Amino acid sequence: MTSQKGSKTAPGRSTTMADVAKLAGVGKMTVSRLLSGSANVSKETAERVQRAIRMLNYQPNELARSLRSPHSKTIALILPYLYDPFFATCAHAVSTVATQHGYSVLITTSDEKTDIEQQQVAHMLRRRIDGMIIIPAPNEEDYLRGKDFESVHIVTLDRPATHSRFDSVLVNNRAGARAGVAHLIEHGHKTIAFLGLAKDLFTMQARYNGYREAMTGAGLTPELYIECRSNEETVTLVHSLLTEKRPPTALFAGNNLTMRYLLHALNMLRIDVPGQIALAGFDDFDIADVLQPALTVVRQPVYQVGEMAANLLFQRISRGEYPAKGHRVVLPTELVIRRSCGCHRESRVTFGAKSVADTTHE
Amino acid sequence: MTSQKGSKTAPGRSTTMADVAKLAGVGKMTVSRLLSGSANVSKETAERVQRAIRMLNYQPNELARSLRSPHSKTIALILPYLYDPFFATCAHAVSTVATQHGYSVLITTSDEKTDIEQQQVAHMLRRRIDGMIIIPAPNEEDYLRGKDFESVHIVTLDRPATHSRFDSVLVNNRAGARAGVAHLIEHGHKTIAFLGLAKDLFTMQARYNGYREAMTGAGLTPELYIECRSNEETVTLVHSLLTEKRPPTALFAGNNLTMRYLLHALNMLRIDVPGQIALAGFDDFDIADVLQPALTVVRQPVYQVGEMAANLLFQRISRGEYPAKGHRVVLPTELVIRRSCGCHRESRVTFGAKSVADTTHE
DNA sequence: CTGAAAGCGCTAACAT
DNA sequence: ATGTTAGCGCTTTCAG
Repeated sequence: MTSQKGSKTAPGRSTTMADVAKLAGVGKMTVSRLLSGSANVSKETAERVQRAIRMLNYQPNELARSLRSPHSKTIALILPYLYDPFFATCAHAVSTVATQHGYSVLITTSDEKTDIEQQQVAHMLRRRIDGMIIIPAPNEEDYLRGKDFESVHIVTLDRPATHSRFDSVLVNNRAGARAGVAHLIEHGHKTIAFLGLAKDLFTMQARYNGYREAMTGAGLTPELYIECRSNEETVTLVHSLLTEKRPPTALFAGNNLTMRYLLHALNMLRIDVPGQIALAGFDDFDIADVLQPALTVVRQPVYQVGEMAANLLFQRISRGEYPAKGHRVVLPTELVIRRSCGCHRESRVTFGAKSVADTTHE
Repeated sequence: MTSQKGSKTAPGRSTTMADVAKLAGVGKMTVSRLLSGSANVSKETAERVQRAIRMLNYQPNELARSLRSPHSKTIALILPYLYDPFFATCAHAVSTVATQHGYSVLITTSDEKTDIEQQQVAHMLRRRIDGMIIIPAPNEEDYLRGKDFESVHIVTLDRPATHSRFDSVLVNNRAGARAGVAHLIEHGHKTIAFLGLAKDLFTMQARYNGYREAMTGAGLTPELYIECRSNEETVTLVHSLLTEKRPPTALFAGNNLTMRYLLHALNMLRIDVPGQIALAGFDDFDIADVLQPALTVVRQPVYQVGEMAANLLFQRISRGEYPAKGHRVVLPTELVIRRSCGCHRESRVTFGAKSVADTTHE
C-alpha cells in the first residue's frame, strides 16, 4: 500500500445563504428572493448579490429547501429490473421528462417481489417525494390503499393499479396479441401455442386473453398457457410440444424474453422457421429485424409509455389534485410483419387508437 | 368530463416526531434515540413509544434527517443512456448495491454531452449527495477539478476520469480487442477492418489500439478506423469497403451497437457470415448465441463493473477519505468463441486478470 | 423593495 | 435513562 496524500476529512461546511448575504451586505431574504425569482429585487442589490454568489461559488442546499417548501422536487421510479430493455427505455423516458421539469428521479428495483416493492415505496415516502411511478409487481397486496398514500401522486406503468385512484399507462395488450395471433391464423395455422412468462403477470394474462379471442373467434380451440422460465426449460417444453400427437404449427411468444427462450430452443432443436414452424411474438426489440428470419412482432410504443406516465404524474403534481378515480391511458400497438410468420414481404398494421378512460374499479 | 370526487389539497401535514413524543408522553429525544437505536431507552418507554409510532403510523422524515446529519444517504448515478443494455445493467448493479447499504440512488442521463453532464453533476451537488458514479461523456472538460468537488466521492465507470483523484472501474479493452482480432488472424485473415462508434469514446480508442496491436504483432497492416453512425450509413460503408481493390476478409465490431449496424448491413447486402466474411466483436449480448451464425465476441463482466464501482464508492464513503490519487480497477474480459469467426466448435478464453493500480495521471 | 423573526423535522450536545 | 436547548439552511410571515 503506497502512502496516500489527501485529507482524511472533508473540508469545512460549505458556504450558505447567510455567507452570501453578509458579503453582499444584505439580508438572507434578499438572496432567497433573488434566487427564487419570485419577488422584486432592485437592479443594484441584485447585482451585488449575484457577484457575491459568484465569488463564493454559492450553491443552494436543495435539502434545506425541500424541508421548508411543500415540494421536494423529486419523484421516485420503482421497477422490477433495469436490464430488461422495455423497463430501461421507460426509465430513460421518465428521467428525461423529469429533467425537463427540473425534477430529480430516485430509482430503485423490486425484482418483481411485492414485499421488496412495498419496502421501497415506504422508503421513498419517508424521503418526501412529490410523486412516484411504479411498475407494480404481481399480486400487489393493496398496500397502496393506506393512509400514507393519500398525499402522494402515483402513476403505474405497464400494469394497472388494482383498486385504486391512481393513473395507469398501459398498452393495448389484448388487441395487440389478438392481431398477432389472427395474422398467424390467416396463414392457415389451426394449432397455435402461446408461450409466456409467469402467469401472474398482468401483461401475460392480457396477451393470453387476446390469443384466446383470436383463436375462438376463428373457430379454433386455444391451447393451454405454456410458462417458460429459462432457456433450458423451454427446450424441453418445445420438444414435448412438438412431439405431441397434434403439434402446433405456429408459436406466439408473450414478450421479448419468451421470444429469446424460444429462439434458443428452436435453434437447439434445429427447427426451421418459418419452414417447419411459424413464429410471432409480442414486443419488438433491437435486432428482431436482423435475425434470420426477421421476426414478426407486435410492437409497443415503449418510450411513449414512460413519457406518458411521467407527463401524467407532473400534471397531477402541478395541479395538486387527488381525485377519487384515476385515469387509465391505453396506448396502441402495431403489428410489424416480417418473415417469421411465413410472409414474404414486410408491412405494418397499427392497432387500437389511444384511449383515455376513467378507471373502473377492477 | 365527469365530476370527480376527491380532495383538491393534500391532507394536513404528516405526523412528526413531536406527535409521537406527545402521545407517548416522552420527549422528542427519546423517540429519536429509539429510532436510531444508538442510546439506551428503558424497556417500558420503548414499548410506549413503539405503540405510539404504530398508532400514528409515524414515518421519519429523511429530508430533515439529512439536513442535520453529515450523510444524505444518497448517491448519484449519471450515465449517457439508459437504453443501452450495458449501461442499464451497470445501473441495476449500482442500485442493488446501494439498497444493500441503505442508500438511495438519484439517476440521470447525459446523452453523451459534457455540458449536460456538468449541469447534472452540479444539480446533484446541490442535493448534497454523499457520492456519485459517473460514466463520463467524451471530452470531459475537467470541470471535476473545481473546489466543489473536494468533498464528494466520485467513481467513474467504463471510462477513466482524466487528471483526477477519483476511482475508476474499467475493463481490459485493449487486451480484449487484441485477443479477438488475434483469433481472427489465426483463422488466416490478413485484411481485417475495425468498425466503431464515435472515435472520441475512450472505449473505442482503447479497443482500436488493441486491434492495431494484434495486427502489427502479426506483421499485418492495420486499416483505418471506420466510424459507424447508423444502420443506413453502415450499409454504404460496408458496401464500399467490400468493393475496394483489397477488401477485408474479416470484420471486428467495436461494441454491440456497431455489431448490430454491421449485422443489418451484411443482411441487406446478402453477405454470408462466415462464408464470405468472418466476424467478431466486443461486448456480448443477450441473443448473440442465437443468431445465425452465433457471434464470436469479447465478453465484458457488465454487472461486475457496476457492482465494483458501487463497492468502491461505499468504501470511500464509509472511510471518509479523500486521497490525492484514485485507484483504477481493470476487470478482465473473455473471448467467447462461437461461429461467426469461422470456428466449428465453441470455447472460451479468459483474458487479463483483474488488476488494481494507482491512477497514473493520464 | 427589504429585513427580522419564526419554524420546517430532526439530532448533537449538554443538562438532569 | 430522559429532557432541554440549539441549530442544520432555507422559506414563509409579518413588519417596516
